[in-house]
Amino acid sequence: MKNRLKVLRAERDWTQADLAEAVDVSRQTINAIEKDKFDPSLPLAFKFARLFNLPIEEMFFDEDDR
Amino acid sequence: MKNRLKVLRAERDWTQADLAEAVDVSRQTINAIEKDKFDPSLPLAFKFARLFNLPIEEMFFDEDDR
DNA sequence: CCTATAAGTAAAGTAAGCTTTACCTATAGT
DNA sequence: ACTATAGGTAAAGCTTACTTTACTTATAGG
Repeated sequence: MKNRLKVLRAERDWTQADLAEAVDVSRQTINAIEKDKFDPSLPLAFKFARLFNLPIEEMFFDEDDR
Repeated sequence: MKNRLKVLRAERDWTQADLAEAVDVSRQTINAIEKDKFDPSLPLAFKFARLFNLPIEEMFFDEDDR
C-alpha cells in the first residue's frame, strides 16, 4: 500500500508531528505509514481523508489494483 | 464504523461464506465486520471496494463524520 | 561550532484484526 | 422428525497497528 501523505503534508508545509497531532496518533505512526512500514487502520484512513478532504482511494493505493 | 456489506451481499444473493471466499478471509471475519465487532483493515476495505466496484466511503461510514 | 527542529529508526509493550476449531440457533425442504 | 444450509458466537493463538521512550542523523541559523 502506497500513499501520498508526504506530498499532501508538503503542500501544507506540515511536519510529521503536525499531521500526527491532527489525526491523533504518534509521530512515529505517521513516519511508519509514510515509509510503508505498515498500513493505517480504516478509521485512521478516514481521518486522513477528512483532514485532506480527499477520497481514501486518492491518498492510498492498493498495489493489487494495477 | 458502520457498513453496507449485508445489503450488498443481499443484492447479489451471496452468503457470508461466499463473500469471505471472494475477499479471502474467514467467514467469521465477515460476520464480525457485519456485526460491527471490528473494522476491516484498509487492505481488506480495498478488496471489498474492488469487488463491489464502489468507493470505500460508500460502503463504510465513519461515525465521527456526522 | 553550537543549537534547534525535522525526520528516521529500534525495542518493548498493548490493542486490534484475523484464523482455526467448534458449537449453537434458526429456517426451509423432505 | 430429520437433514442441510446460513448465520451467530466464543476461545486461543498469531499478526499487524499503534504507543512510549529513547537514541541517531540531517539540515539550517545563530
